[in-house]
Amino acid sequence: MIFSKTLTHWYSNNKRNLPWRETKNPYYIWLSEIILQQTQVKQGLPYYEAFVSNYPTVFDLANADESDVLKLWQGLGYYSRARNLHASAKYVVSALGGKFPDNYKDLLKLKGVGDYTASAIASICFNEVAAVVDGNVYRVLSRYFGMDTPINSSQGAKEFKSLAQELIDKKEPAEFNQAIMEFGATQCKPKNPYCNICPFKDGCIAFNKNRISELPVKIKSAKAKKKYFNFLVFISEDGKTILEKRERKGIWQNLYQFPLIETSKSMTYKSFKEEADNYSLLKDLNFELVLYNKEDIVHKLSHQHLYTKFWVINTNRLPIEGVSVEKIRDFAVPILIGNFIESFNF
DNA sequence: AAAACGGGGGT
DNA sequence: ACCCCAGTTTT
Repeated sequence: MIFSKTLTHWYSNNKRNLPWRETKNPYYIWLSEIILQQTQVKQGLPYYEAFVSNYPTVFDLANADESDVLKLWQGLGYYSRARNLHASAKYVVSALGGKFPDNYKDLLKLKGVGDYTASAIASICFNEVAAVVDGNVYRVLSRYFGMDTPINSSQGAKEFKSLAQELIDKKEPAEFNQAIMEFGATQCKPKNPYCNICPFKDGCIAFNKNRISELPVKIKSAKAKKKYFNFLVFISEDGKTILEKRERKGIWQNLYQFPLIETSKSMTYKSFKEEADNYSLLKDLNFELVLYNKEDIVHKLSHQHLYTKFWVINTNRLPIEGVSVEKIRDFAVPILIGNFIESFNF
């Protein structure tokens, strides 16, 4: 109880003004929660504004084409969020008549909505006593209570959820949930938290045992693997290029890219030219090959590092159907491709 | 239980 | 180089 009171008091004095705090409309809260998964407020904010503006209601989102939803999501990453968002909007409209689920159990049925998001929406919009456990909550609780259980273990997930569910203010679950996350985000930060002015100073085990930098405990993930990407940037005399849709599961599913050749090592101009005939799109094609970037562009994802070269293929005719270079910005592309398109003078 | 899934920002 | 972010889904 004292924990909850201290926390919500802190929150009333320190909460940021954010657009999704002006509403309890579950559609808007849902949008904000999906956008903010593994995403900082600063990065997600403009996307939230864009989605609310382009799709003011769940019906608008449901009626959109997935390609347009992905285009609006471009640059935010974890694109399954956008695909699931769109699929769930269609589900809410077609199966529920547009009435948003109003409890934890039913919210959990939406694609892309897991324990955290269902708890967030249920508590914020419907005052259900469902404790959220996100990265902030793990950090705050592990420090205050001096808990060593790795937060990314199944045991940790159980322990922290259970503790949060005990602590939550049963009368004001919405306030409590948002308060503990805000506290973790702006005060009990990962690095250099403001312990000197912290209202939990006296009771915080990590602070009093000088263990702030050790908590929370997390199991290390595997190191990122290196990959070597070669994109073929076709340019025909009539101003067309080739884009292909990434249909398969994996990164960037349903986004567009230039035809890709993945190699086991970084290619030189000479080695690439020698292999060119083995690539079906280049076989029996007359073309001039220009290497756009001599040094690999390194694009770092959490689980792989992409060493990338863009190969410009000047040709009089394309080997397959192409698209006008003027329309290239209409397609949803990974930011790696988007950056190239912006810097390349088509 | 572990890996996959993006991109930006901080230290 | 390593960590973190209003996590979820697939393997």
